[in-house]
Amino acid sequence: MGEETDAIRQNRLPERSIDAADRRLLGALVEDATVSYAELGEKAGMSAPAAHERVKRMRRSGAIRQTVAMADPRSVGKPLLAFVHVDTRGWGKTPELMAVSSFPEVEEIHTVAGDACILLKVRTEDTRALEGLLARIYDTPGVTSTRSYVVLSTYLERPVQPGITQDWPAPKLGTNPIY
Amino acid sequence: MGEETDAIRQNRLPERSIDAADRRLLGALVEDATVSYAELGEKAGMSAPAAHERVKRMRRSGAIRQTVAMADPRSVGKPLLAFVHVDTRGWGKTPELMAVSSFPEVEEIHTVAGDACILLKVRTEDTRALEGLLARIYDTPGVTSTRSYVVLSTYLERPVQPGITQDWPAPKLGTNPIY
DNA sequence: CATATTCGCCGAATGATGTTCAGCTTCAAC
DNA sequence: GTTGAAGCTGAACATCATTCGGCGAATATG
Repeated sequence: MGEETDAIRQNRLPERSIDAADRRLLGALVEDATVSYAELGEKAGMSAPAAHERVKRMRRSGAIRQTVAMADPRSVGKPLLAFVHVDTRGWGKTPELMAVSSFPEVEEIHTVAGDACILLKVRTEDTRALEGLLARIYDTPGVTSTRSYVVLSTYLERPVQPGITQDWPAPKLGTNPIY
Repeated sequence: MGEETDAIRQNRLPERSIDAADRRLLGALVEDATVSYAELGEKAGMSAPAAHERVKRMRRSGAIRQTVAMADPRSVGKPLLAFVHVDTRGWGKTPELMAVSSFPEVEEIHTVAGDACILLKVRTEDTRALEGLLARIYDTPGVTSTRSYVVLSTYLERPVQPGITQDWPAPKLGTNPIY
C-alpha cells in the first residue's frame, strides 16, 4: 500500500494548479509586490506564513515568473514606442533575427499568424534610433519588408492579470458553435 | 512619522534626471526586484543605504512606476496571446472602446500611426474567449473592422530596459540626415 | 583664496519584516 | 476508526529595511 502511494508521489511534480486563494495573492502581487506578507495575507484572508508559503510555491512552480521593477520609459529616455511587423522570405524565425534581442530597445519578439511573420515591440529614444534599429533588421538575411506602427498614446499597459472573464456575451450568429 | 518631515520638503522638486548609478540600480531591479539592498548596492557599487535612498527617490520621481510580480500566462489559464488592430469611423479613441480595459484579458491599449487606429494586446483562455472579446469590441459604436494577429510563439518578453544603444550602424543611404 | 553650504555617501544602531518551527485541524484513503 | 498528508496558525528567530550622525567632495559665497 505504502509502496503505491510512494511511487505515485515520486513522479508527481510539485506542479499544482493554482486555486482561488492563489489567485487572490497573485492579484495583489501583480498590483504591488512591495507589500508585506502580513498585509498580503490579510488581503487574501490568511496569515502571513500561509501567504508566504503559497507565494514561495508559486515562485517555484513558475506561476510567478519573476518580480521586477517597472521603469518609466520617459524617465529612462525612451519615449518612442513602436510595433514592427517583419516579413521574411521562407519560414521566418531566423536565428539571425533573434539576435536583435541583445538590443535593450527590443522588448518583445513573437511569431504570429496573419499577414505578418514576426512581430516586435520596440522602444527607442527617438525616430533616429528607430531608424537605426530598422536598418539593423533589414540587414538580417531573409527579411523582405517591415511595417511599423508608431504609438501615439498609450492608454493602458499592465502585466498579466490573473483574472479571467467567465461569461462573454455570446456572439449573435444565430447558431451556436460545436466547440 | 517620517511623513511629516517629507511633507515639509515637498515644495522642493525632487525631480532630477537619473544618472549612471541610477541606471545600474534600475538595471538590476528590472531583472529581479527581490534582491536585498545590500546586494543591490554591491552590484551598483555603493552601500545599502545609498542604494536605498536612490531607489526611494526614483520611486518618488516616477522613474520606477511600480514593483510587480509577473504571472505566468499559462499558469493563470490564459495561454492565447493576440494583437488586435481596430479600425474606427471618424477619430477613434472612443471612450466606449476604452471600457474594454475592465476586462483582465486586455493588457495594452494604444493609438497608433499607420493603417490601423487602435492597437490592443489581449491574452485569453482560448479562441472562444478571444471571439467573445472581439464580439464585444465590434459592439462598440464606431468600430468598423479589426485584424487579429494570433501569437504562435513568444521568444522575448521583458519589461522596459534602462539601457540605451548609443551608436547605431548608420543607415547607408549615401547621405546623412540634417536632423 | 578662504569659508559656508549643500549634497551624497558610509558605518553603526534600531525597528520592522521575512522565515522557520512545532502543534493543531481538516480531509481523504484505507 | 485509524492513518497519513496537507494546510493553517501563533510564536520564536534571523534577516533585512530604515534611520541617524558624521564625513568628504563639490559648489556657492564672502
